[in-house]
Amino acid sequence: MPESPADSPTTTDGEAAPKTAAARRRAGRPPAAVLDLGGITTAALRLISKHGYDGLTMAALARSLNVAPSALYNHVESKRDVLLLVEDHLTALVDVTAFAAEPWESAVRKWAWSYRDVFAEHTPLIPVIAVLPVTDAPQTLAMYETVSAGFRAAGFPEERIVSAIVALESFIFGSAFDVTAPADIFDSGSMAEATPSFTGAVRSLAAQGHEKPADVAFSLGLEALIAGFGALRG
Amino acid sequence: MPESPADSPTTTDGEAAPKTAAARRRAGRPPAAVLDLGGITTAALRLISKHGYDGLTMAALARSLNVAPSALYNHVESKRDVLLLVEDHLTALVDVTAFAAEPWESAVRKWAWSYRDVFAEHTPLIPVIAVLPVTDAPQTLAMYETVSAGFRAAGFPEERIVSAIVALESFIFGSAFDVTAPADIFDSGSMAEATPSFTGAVRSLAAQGHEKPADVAFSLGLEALIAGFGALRG
DNA sequence: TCTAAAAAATGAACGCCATTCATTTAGTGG
DNA sequence: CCACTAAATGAATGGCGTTCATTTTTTAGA
Repeated sequence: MPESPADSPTTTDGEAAPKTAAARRRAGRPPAAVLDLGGITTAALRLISKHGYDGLTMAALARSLNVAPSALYNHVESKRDVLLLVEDHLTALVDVTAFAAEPWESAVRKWAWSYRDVFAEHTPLIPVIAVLPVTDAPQTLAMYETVSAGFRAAGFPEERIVSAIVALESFIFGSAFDVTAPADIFDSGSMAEATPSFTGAVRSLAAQGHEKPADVAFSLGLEALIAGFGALRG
Repeated sequence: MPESPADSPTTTDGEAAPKTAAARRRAGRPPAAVLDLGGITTAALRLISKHGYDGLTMAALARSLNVAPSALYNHVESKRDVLLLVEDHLTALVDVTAFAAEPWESAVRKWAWSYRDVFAEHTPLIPVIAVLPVTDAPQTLAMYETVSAGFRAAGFPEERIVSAIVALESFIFGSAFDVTAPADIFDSGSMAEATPSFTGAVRSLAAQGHEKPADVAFSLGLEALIAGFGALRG
């Protein structure tokens, strides 16, 4: 599993075996493989897409791999490790290709929408990502490298690049939660008369709207951030 | 959950119902009271501040109230209800006073900083809030009313008020997670040579900085949003 | 080819969790 | 004083992540 470099890809992205130090403690002897990190990752993703994050339990994950729950702990230190594997896989799905080919504004725009769309379906991961050192998430680090290189090439002052990316990311993560909110989340119900200003604003938005409210808000905020940050470029 | 939504003292003030003495909500009915929503809320908050959200279990909450765990379920339908009580209490701590006395820009600025600071200590609530209909959170609704009235008074076009608030809130929630991140979160470790652009940007920020990185990013993003949204005002 | 060692898998625990339920306790209006 | 009812109880339930002693499987090296 983590040992052999010629390990079979197994994961859909075929990306380098994530290695993740967990089981790599000793330079030891010979591994035998029925279960590996790639297989665990794809099984976890299948479980999540079929039964949601509530359906992702160590027992269910083991069952889907025809294995006893305790067997997972030979490859992973905790359930959090499984979430990290999933997170790393998902980050690789975020589209950063525009930074190589398009002007800064549209590159940021495409990246941000893609990033939000990927994690809107995986909001339970967001609290995990937020506290995750980049060292433990190679794909995330790779994304940061591409994005920061794009900012640099666009004339961004170096000492503000990280802050701008962090601000955008914060907005993206917060907006990902919005996507999952129920449609009637702003229905003030019996309190409507007590909140005339807000109720009117909600009605006015609904009257306008064919677009999804979460998309309108995301667009509005994103364009403001792009415009504001764009002014910093040298 | 007990009965009327418009019931007694409970939250907002956060003050504490004398749980020992006469705590009666309605005249006429026959309850005997040892436990009430206000007491549960303050006990939950005390538990959280002392042992974090991991320490907030129904058993621990009951113990801190000298009561059996099952007794809580006479007042609350689930643990989620407890989190909602806490959330409602916290939202009342967000400072919206500036909307009554200051120009729009500085009012938004003060509100946003206050909002972020309150929930930075309570990030486990954010996934709950995001899906919470405002009907179930009177204090949150009250905050929205004050803020949207402030936007309206500042000449904001009505149909964009909700979207602007949602965008700001998304940024605020995302930024609240950042505050809790470890200081070395961006240390690329052994991958440093592979990520020159990002590593350089991180170093450059660190060289600059005495301020906390999360605060710098929050300020940068917030000012961009305020500037961008300010331009929408009539 | 044989052997020895270790990784991988097993199955039975453990402790903790939120929640349920039949029952008892204690106040109050009639 | 009784009947009614909300509140509190204590025992039980099922699920969770995780641990551990044990057995199976695999293969590196003698």
